[in-house]
Amino acid sequence: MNLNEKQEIAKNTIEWPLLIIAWAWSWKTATLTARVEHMIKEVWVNPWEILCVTFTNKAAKEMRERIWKRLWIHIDNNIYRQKWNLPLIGTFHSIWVYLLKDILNKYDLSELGIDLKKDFIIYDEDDKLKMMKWILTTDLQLDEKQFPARQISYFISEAKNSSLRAKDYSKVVDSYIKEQVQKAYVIYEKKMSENNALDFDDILFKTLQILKNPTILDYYQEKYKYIMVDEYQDTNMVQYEIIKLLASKYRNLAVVWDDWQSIYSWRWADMRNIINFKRDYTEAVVVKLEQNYRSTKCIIDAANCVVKNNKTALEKTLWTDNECGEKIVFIEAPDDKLEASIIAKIIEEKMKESIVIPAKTGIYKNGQDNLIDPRVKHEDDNIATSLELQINKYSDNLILYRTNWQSRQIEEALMSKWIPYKVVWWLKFYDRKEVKDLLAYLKAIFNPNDVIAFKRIINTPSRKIGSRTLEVLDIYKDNFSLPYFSILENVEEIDDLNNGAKSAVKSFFNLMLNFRETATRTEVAELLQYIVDKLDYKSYLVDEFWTEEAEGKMDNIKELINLATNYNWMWPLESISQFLEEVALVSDLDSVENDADYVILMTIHTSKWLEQKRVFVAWVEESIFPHIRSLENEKELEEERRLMYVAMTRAKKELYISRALERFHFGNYVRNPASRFIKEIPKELITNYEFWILKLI
DNA sequence: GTAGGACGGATTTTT
DNA sequence: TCCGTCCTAC
Repeated sequence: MNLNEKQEIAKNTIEWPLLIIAWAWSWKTATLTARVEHMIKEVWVNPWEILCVTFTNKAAKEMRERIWKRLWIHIDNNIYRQKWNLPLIGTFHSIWVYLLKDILNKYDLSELGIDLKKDFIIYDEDDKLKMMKWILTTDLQLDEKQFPARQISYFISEAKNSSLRAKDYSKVVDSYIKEQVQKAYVIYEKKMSENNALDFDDILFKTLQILKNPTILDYYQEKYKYIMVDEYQDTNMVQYEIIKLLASKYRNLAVVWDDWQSIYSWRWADMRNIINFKRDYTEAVVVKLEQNYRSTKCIIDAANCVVKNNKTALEKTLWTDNECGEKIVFIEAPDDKLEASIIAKIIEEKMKESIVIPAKTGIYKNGQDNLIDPRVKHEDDNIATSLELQINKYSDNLILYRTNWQSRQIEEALMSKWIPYKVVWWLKFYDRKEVKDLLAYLKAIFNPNDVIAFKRIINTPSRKIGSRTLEVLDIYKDNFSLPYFSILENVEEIDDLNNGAKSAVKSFFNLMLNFRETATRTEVAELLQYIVDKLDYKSYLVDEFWTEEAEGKMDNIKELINLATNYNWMWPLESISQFLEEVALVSDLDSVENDADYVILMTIHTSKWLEQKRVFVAWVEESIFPHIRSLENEKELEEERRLMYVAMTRAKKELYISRALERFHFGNYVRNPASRFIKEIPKELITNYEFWILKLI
């Protein structure tokens, strides 16, 4: 790949702070990759002193693959299988978990007053909510409707992301609800530490606390002398502080900034971090990458026009050398069903075309893989020099929407036309009941303190242990402050339980004992299989669900076990711990065959790292997109607008934007006006969908 | 004390 | 529409 002049500057600025201001598809990842290659091959930087932080696992994986390829290394993607002498590349969360484990092997943190023990486990959003609910109802005895767990944990998350610990929270208490938040926070902190668990916020927050220790900080400053952060506009305060500490000694920090693509303020991403960066590194070299190598001129112009309605955007222009391309097609369907059908219809029609296009010399294009899916290897962008036969593929099509549940209607339309599709739903796999059940078994086996996991499985499959028994166990747990597992062991001595309950709990305890014993000599994949067999989990599923559904669930379990075989080479207990960590932090599943050809459906947020020849943005209506909860707030509205910008710039050649005049929504017919974002696209760049085609449907 | 059915309410985005 | 909670029957 040939870098342009500005990309060259970025590549060659090594021993100096660097700010890369990038726009959609300006090859920022390629530039970063080239920079790493340059550092290692020409500047002779030690590869293991390089730290690359990305925002998602997909991005990390892609970057790893690109860099490994440049360095002629063949290696898989597991962070623990990265050799010690290679750059460390990962998300904020995966890197800090890796480093926290490293730290816990070297230091005793209790001496530093930090409450974190070895073999901690990670609580996902769901575990966290369960914990919060439990605290609110039993410890604080609050009315759930008045104090929803979700809202309270949101306040706590906010506190953690502004470096506020529970004991300091009283400073910001200014209302009755925050008083309750404070109480909940204190108990939450205590319970999490008893369970030896970290939630996503804790991973970052604890890291920051630990790095404030000069000895530990110095060790990691020396270890990672060259730091790069992609998607810097999406970092929050705690992440900023961590990076600041690590980079403060050698000041070799490179960040990539793209404020037009900042769509994560709800995760406390703080755009002020760019001001902080400029203040901390006044000497920084600033490089602007403004040329877009992907989309047609028409699409880029339209996207520019939309985002320029944001008052807070800096004055800047994305431009391209690419051809003008076709106008954006606006579909205004009579109703929601037709909207979905038209999209399906267009895809069907496009599949019938097979065209020969002369690829222009000098135009960059993707090689044979113009699949957007990062699971498929991207060839670096080759220069096409000859005529080429272009065959339409289902995978040329990407359908985007604002929220996950919107996929259903489109799925139905695609199904009725026998169009293969795949919904990319990040959390879906690990959110499934059967997967969560089995993971909870693993967690409970691995960590006898994990109350949340125990509560999930103690009566799954049903063992006649109900809410009353659980309540009694809770009381005993609080009174004796023993691990949950020990309470179960001593259940005989609990007078408040009748004999039936006692023996039910006892047999559950014996089962878990058996699992724990098995776990010491069996790798995680085999252990999972053993658990499934021993529980007769299959019959349980068949009893609970329709046969078809149960079979689907068994397939998911197979997939889970299959995934676990990746850890067969480790020691049994280690394999459990690593596996649990991966499933907590990696939310999508690499189970898709590379040569599969299907239409891809996903939310706009998920699509941020993708591109596609033909993109459909559906449901572009006021109060859906922009989302109803952002209409009142100028700042949030601007974020929605940036989201529209992201959606539009996913398209390389063809962009369709659709809406319905009337749709069936929550049991009612609703009529939303067309989204303001559509009106912000200049008329000359847009054309209406021709409805006579409807007759063909 | 537990399991299963009826009813009511709430719906962003992800590590 | 789906999910979770409450209530009643066993």
